[in-house]
Amino acid sequence: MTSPDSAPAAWCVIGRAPDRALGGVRGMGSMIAVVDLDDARQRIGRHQLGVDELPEFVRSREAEDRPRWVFSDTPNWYPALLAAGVQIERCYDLRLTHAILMRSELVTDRGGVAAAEEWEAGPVSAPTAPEAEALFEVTERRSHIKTVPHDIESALAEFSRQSTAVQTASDPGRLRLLLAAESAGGLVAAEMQAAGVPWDVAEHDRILAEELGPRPARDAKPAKMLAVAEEVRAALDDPRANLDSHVKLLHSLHAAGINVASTSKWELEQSEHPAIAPLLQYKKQSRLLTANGWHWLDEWVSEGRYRPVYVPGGVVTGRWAASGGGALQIPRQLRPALRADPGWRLISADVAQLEPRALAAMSGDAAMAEAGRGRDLYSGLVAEGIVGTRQEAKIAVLGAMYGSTTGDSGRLVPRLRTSFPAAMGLVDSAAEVGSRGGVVSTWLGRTSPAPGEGWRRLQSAANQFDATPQDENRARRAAGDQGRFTRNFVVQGTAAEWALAWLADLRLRLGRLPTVDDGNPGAASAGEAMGNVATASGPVFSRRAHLVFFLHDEVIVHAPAQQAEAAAEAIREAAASAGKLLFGNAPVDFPLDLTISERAAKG
DNA sequence: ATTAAAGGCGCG
DNA sequence: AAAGCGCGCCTTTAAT
Repeated sequence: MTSPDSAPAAWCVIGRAPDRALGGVRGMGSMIAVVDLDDARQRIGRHQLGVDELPEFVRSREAEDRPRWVFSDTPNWYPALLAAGVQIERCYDLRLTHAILMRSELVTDRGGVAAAEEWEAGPVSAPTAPEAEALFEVTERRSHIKTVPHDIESALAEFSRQSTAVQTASDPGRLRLLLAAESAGGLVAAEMQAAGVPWDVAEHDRILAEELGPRPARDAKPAKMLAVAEEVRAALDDPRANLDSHVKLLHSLHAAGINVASTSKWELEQSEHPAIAPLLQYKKQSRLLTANGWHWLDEWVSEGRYRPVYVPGGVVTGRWAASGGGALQIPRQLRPALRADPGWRLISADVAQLEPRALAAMSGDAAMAEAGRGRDLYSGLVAEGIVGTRQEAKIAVLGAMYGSTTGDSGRLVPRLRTSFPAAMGLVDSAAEVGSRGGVVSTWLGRTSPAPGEGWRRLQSAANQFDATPQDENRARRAAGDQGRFTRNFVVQGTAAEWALAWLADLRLRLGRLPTVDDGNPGAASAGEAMGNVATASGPVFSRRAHLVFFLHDEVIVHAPAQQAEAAAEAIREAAASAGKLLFGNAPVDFPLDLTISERAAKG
């Protein structure tokens, strides 16, 4: 059962053991195989154990040699370990890494990886909605979604294919960094879901009551919404106006002489009619009720914890997505409901202007780096005399990264081209490549998807001798769209890489903080390694600072009060180290806005 | 009756 | 109704 003690294992591949006795019955093999590999990916040991023995096995290996655990798919393996009180330090997530390697421009020979189609699949994520029906629905739907194989032989084969692809890549170091960061993101997502965001249900309910009135019975509309709706109907002089149907509402608006082409907020704001103000309020109320009302609270918050489902790598650019609970769209209005446990603090930190800083760093644009050094980058542009106001700076910079050509933005962007030729050159050429149908890559080598068949047909149709002006228009628009996509891809994707590096490093730093004693918050026991901390009987996250929230350029850490300063320092150090790791000594800094408080009251 | 698309708005 | 990127979620309406 134990490995021959030659070199310590660098990698431990985990998978289901082939189960001869049950011969494929429902695929429910209860044995797990763990294969130890050395640095050269040679097998140096094999272990076979029961599923229930896995946590203890992992715990002891974390104490012993801390290998990189190779998983088919982190959500398939890690939640059970966490539930058993075991954290790991590093992993390699074959599903996430496969998705990168099969597209990366850095990979010169991707044949083997690309052929392994069974590794192109969605994550298995444990649904967390406590409601039975919802749970059933989700499971039903998920059962049709392809998942990656979880058996040991498939994992070993895929790991071997991927290792070859990386070794032969044009810049293996960069790619390895990306794969490690991506995998660490998988761990963070699983841990954050397990820990949950401390959520003050009473405060949330208070906010709802303040905006909407007290919780109504069943699915009735809350009192304040009904009142506001009546105001709108009165102002429109249309007692039967339906505010919930944009088609009917648009009709009512026209009948009242309000000339709008749609019922969107943006357009309504242009109008001065007395019905507009209450209508906008009604829309805001309606949004709050349907998206984050009492129903949401019942479904996603339990025992004082909000547990959204994160999907690392869910966006092609490398950003995370979410697949339940709306983690990426918690309205600022509800931020006060994020509240630390008694005796704990929330440390919120976000990077100011992450994307333009990532652009400055990757393009080596010294002037742009200088504009942002130690200060708000937008104010820096004003100080350098490039634009007149901070607002103009923001419009110009966003316009440059998104590819706007008209309006204020289109007017301001050219000034950046003069001041920041390197940065603008980078995004302009990314756009050029994309508009011709090419692919582009982030700093670490994540590559954009090539445009689809439909896009290519459009372009070739426009090049036919009998092409109509419509053909040409459509093709030109599609080319422009693709160009703006690739323009933004390199920036958004590189920023996502910085954020992943930040998260990964922060996670390790927090894991090295001492645990505090539950019963006696003053006492801290020093120096325990991650994975040795929790007992099977105790929650993993109850005794030490840990990540609870991540949103593109922002983290929230939940920490015992006496550890809050140390956690804040870890966040700052992790940011500095992420910058160094990705960009070396490029003169770009990534300043944080950081606050320690009991509530995450922002915005 | 079920599914897909569209409109709208929240987040970065 | 966005101009100008990337998402998820909810509701209504259109399509099958």
